[in-house]
Amino acid sequence: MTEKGLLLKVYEALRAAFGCRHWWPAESPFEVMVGAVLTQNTNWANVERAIANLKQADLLRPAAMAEAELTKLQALIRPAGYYRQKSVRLKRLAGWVARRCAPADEGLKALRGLPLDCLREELLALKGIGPETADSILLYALGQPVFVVDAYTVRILARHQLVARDSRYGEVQSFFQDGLPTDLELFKDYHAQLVEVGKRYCKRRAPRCQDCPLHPVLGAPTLEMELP
DNA sequence: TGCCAGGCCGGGT
DNA sequence: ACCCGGCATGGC
Repeated sequence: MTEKGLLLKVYEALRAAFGCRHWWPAESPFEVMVGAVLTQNTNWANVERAIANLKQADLLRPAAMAEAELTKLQALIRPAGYYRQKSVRLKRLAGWVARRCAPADEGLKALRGLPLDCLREELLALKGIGPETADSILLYALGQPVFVVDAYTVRILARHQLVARDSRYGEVQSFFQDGLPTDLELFKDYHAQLVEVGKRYCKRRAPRCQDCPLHPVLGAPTLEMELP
């Protein structure tokens, strides 16, 4: 068990280096949800094109997306890749939201009121929504305090030997949730900071992460811990 | 030019 | 219960 303050010290170092990340970049909670699906194993720049297309077509609303023609949806989100799978996933998610929220409920208040466990279970029951996508939606769209774990998170922690390389999602999530105060804004920005570290210093093949702001806190990774 | 990106599912061991 | 191939586009 890591001592209580380490994860906070890590956060302070990242925050000092990068500033507040202001995540998730979106104009509405539903746009966050859509982005969460579109960004599955996909570069965010490609996701932005797809979202712009959806916005242009006025399909960035739950009911409209749920009823949209599948082939039309596919054409619009094509730049985000995996477009055949993602079109189906988006329609399922949009249908779920549309069933729960009135069209005028743009803040998705009807969903925000429900308990976390219930929401997470229902999201995970939708095919195409796994743990990371569900938690991104819970945290950034619905304001629930869950810690989001992604590939960068595991890679960064594994390279510093804070978790095993083959850890399960829940283990890494507990590592953060047990080592931090339960704080919505902290969870939001912490994950965003980790993604920033990942993009800059912790790519899959990157043999080393020089100048990474984590090193003063955690020490530099050694050669043994490099590759995935 | 291949490798990579803010995963997830289904089939085979 | 794990392991692996498939899914697809665009940037460097």
